[in-house]
Amino acid sequence: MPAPRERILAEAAALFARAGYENSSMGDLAACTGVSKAALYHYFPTKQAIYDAIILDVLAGLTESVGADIRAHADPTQRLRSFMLAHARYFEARHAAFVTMLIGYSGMSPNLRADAAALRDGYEALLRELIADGIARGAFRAANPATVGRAILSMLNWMARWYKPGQAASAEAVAAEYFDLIMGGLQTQRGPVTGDSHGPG
Amino acid sequence: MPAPRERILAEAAALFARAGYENSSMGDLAACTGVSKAALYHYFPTKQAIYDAIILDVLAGLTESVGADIRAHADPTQRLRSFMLAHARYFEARHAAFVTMLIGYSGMSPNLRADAAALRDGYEALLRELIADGIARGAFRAANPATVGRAILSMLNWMARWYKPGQAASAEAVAAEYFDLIMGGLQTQRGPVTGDSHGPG
DNA sequence: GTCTATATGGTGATAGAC
DNA sequence: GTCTATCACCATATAGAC
Repeated sequence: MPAPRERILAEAAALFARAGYENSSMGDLAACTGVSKAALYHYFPTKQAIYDAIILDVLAGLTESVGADIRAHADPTQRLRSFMLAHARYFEARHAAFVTMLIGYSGMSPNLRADAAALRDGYEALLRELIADGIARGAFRAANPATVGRAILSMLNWMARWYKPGQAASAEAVAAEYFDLIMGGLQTQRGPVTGDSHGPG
Repeated sequence: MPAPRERILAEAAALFARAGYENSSMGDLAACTGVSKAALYHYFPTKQAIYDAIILDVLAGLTESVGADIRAHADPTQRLRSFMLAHARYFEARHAAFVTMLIGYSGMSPNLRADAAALRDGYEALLRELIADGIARGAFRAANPATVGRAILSMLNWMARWYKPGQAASAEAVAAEYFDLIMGGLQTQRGPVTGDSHGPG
């Protein structure tokens, strides 16, 4: 283990994901990594800095990883499917860091909050543009790209609350189910379903 | 204000929602409610007990409120729409408690965790049965009720992360958009879209 | 019932030897 | 670079007067 800094980050992500940021003390982290508490402060100035590093890294990796995947497709439907499946794969691969980002949240350092927000916004914009493009090209029916994008990210992100790695169905398989649902819809007949028609009675 | 206990719970929910459970001290809560720190301990034995009371109350209220709403409809489509809109209305009405439950999570007392889990499971079962019934009666197309239910609750619950009360679109309006999306789907043509067809090129 | 004052323990962070 | 030992602080919770 030649890179203590990386090991600390990995152990911290696992610890934060398990117990939450506030319930994880530097003493706990020292015990997990097998070094002394003071040694942690040699690599990171504060506990908050460890958290910040985890979040920024996982956010940047997500954008890069998913972005590379969707660029491999031209068809909007395949691009959306790639987005959702790549997101789920990345979530499962970096589960602890992902959970730390979405659940064990405590707030980032004020001076880094803007960086994280920019990464998040860029990622969501990527999805919205994909959807808007699909609508413009006739692959998707008319809809509000912001709403659709939020709905999709909601389903994917909420997995952090219930999905445990190593489950029977992989995260990618769950995302594929969600994709089928979002594309096909629930209704059996076409036509508006919003209406307040109180049935044929 | 004749009911200090209720006031404490309301202020605590607002505080926890704003700052998170761990970052809210009993001193902060005392300042918010205008009573002394020791007075809080007269009404609740521990800080954890305050949190527990908020969560159990909002969960029970959700099940009751949404349950009453869907019983007013017989048509599966209308029942599903009622479920989603009632959930969103309840979320907006009890915003602070809802956010505390879904975001500022710290874990409940071990002896009450089972109670909360039972309430959650019962609520999710309500939705799954509604969906399964709709499929059986031909109102919804064949799908996995567990997956569909999770997708719907994901969209609704994730609103706690981004929706701020008093926004232009009400929570109920957002839920109505989600309903339209989940019912109608995104695709413009019917047929399987899962396939790995790489387009006409 | 509500206050002032305090006990007690654990936290993030530091000092300084090796 | 890594350790042992320790600081200063603030949290929850309690005691006991009024």
